[in-house]
Amino acid sequence: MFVKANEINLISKTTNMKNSQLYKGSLNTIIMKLLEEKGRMYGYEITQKVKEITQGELNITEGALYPALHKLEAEGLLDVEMEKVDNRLRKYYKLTEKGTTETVNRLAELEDFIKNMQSIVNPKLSY
Amino acid sequence: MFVKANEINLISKTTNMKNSQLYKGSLNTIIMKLLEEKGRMYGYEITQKVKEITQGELNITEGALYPALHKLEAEGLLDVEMEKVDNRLRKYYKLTEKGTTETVNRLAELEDFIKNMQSIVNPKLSY
DNA sequence: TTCTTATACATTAGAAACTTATGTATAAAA
DNA sequence: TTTTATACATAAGTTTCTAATGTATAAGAA
Repeated sequence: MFVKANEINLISKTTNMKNSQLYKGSLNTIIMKLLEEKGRMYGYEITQKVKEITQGELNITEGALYPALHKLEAEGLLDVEMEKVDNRLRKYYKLTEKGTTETVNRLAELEDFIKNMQSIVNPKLSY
Repeated sequence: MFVKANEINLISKTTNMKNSQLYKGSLNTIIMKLLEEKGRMYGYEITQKVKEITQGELNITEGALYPALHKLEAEGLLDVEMEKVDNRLRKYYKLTEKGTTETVNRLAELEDFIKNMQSIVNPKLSY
């Protein structure tokens, strides 16, 4: 899609994966969790779902999403089915068995990560 | 130095194949939060403190830590003082005024990040 | 009707944060 | 006396992202 010169900055400020570096490394976990919940989703749908859940705060860029999906597929964690809807191509992704198992691990890791970060940020409470 | 089986580096568990990329991007926030709390710390002390807080789960590597400290200093967020203790060099870092302000922002971002991740992982509860 | 936005996929150059390995040096413990 | 702990550092290579670009169709606004 083309974007005119003076719109680029405005758009990219609200379009990228939120300022902070914190989201780095969390994309795969997000994708896998959403697929676990929904059964199957296509790429664009994932970006919209994440935007909705985070009330527009987290916007997954296509340059991050599609390579991530391809990689998860290559690792055998996702299966893909192509479908044509309204004369437009969709690639529906779903977790493989291996992917489902791995999702459990990743979610456990996410919980650990959050606990650890909270321990650092809020040393008074011990999690 | 060797890293034992169960420890996470700033990214991955060495032997365990478990791939927790989640810590990627959180190092600066960790450093700044600890400095805010402690007043001043030196690099090695930071690694030990994080290890202690996370009960050995998060092990910051030197190759990640020192460049991060140098960069924060270059950005004017940290000040450094050299001291010789027991005939060994220590570089004590502390937050500048700018760094203190920035720490507030980064901690707010971390909170947002955690909230968003929890919204994705646990869609039933709305945070 | 024509221009723009939305939907839907994709790739690539470059930035940034890491890992892994290596290096120097001193002090304490086994 | 050999290893581990303390304390700094850099550098090559990997991964994950951003920003930009590309193709194509459908819907909505001007």
